Amino acid sequence: MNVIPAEQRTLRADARRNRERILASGRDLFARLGPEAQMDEIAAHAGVGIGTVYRHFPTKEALLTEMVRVRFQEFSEIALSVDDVDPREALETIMRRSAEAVEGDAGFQLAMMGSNELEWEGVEQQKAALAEVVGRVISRAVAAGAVREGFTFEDFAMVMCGVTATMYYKPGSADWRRYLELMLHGVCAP
Amino acid sequence: MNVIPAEQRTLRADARRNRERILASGRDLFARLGPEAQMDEIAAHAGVGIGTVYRHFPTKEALLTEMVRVRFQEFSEIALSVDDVDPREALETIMRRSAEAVEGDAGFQLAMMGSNELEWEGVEQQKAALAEVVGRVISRAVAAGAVREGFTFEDFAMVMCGVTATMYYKPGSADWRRYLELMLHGVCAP
DNA sequence: TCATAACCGGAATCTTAGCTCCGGATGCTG
DNA sequence: CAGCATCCGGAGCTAAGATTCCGGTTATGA
Repeated sequence: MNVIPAEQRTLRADARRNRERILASGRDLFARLGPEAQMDEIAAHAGVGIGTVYRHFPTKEALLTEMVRVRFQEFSEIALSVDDVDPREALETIMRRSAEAVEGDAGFQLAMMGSNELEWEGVEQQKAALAEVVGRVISRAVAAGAVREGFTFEDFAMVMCGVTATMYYKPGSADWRRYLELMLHGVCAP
Repeated sequence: MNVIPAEQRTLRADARRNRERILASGRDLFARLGPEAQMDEIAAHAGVGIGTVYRHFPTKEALLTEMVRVRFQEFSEIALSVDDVDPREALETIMRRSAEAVEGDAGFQLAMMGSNELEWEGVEQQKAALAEVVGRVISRAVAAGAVREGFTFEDFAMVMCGVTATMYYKPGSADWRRYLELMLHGVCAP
């Protein structure tokens, strides 16, 4: 009985195909419904049986985690891509583009807000990496006097949490943009 | 078979007592755990049987709704109490005191964020009343040039949503205060 | 004090969703 | 193309939590 759905051992062609389909289906439904998305639906939408889903991902949480991890990576990449431009602008870009990246992905929105509804274990690492990169940008911005004294990564997280909450609880609306502007105005130095 | 737990028909003494207990217990547990709070617990904590809970409130939602409604009322009262002071200060007070009123009440926090997780039907009315009162204060503030041009009740709601989200997802932390300051700074006119 | 309508408690029921299991199908290797 | 390890499907198991049901209890008014 082999339980390891690991990447290392070469999967049989059909298995690999199914794995991809499940991931895609999961991404889609999870984004649309958040954690409410049910395993049956994900399986059906992927065109496979439930058993197949569970062979590739031992629990629902594992599936969600896998997808959230990828998202966080995108996040870090955004932050990295502006690591060397004008700090004020960099911060703005990070916030704006991050928000856009999250738009329409209810599942990730919850993860973003730090929802303890799920364990998300394994995502912590990604988060730390993000904190690292963004933290650097923030320090630079503060040092340059571009944002309020004492602004921290924690604050950044709260702001994004607020923006995300707005998206999550008002799906389809673009109101979060106005909100973000408000925040950016609040963040910048007097 | 009489199903109506109405206020009009005089309840038997013990019935009224139980109803109060259930409400109190619900308030407590709902505040602590949010909608996760289970009917068994609420019954037990109130010292009555589950059946009794269901006799007074036909569904869990009905119980939650009842309590959320009361909370919203408090909210409106806060807003009313500052309806005539300096608009800038009034708005600040509303935000600050509202936030404080919500602190520690996870259930209401969700309702506040506009969570569609529950139907909250019957609360809409309270919400409208709140919008009315707060809207007036906002108009005055805008007219007086105390806050940014174009600031609306919608924006106010988003800000509170953000503050609330911070509380909800970081229970016990007082970080939301710093966040609120940030917001107030962002809201005020340049 | 009695009769009785109004209540009460909580075991049992119903429902939903995650997860397991195993007979059968299928890609790979020689 | 045979043999087999790997993989697949989806009925059914299980847990959790909301809600119902009904035999027993209690307040109330005469």
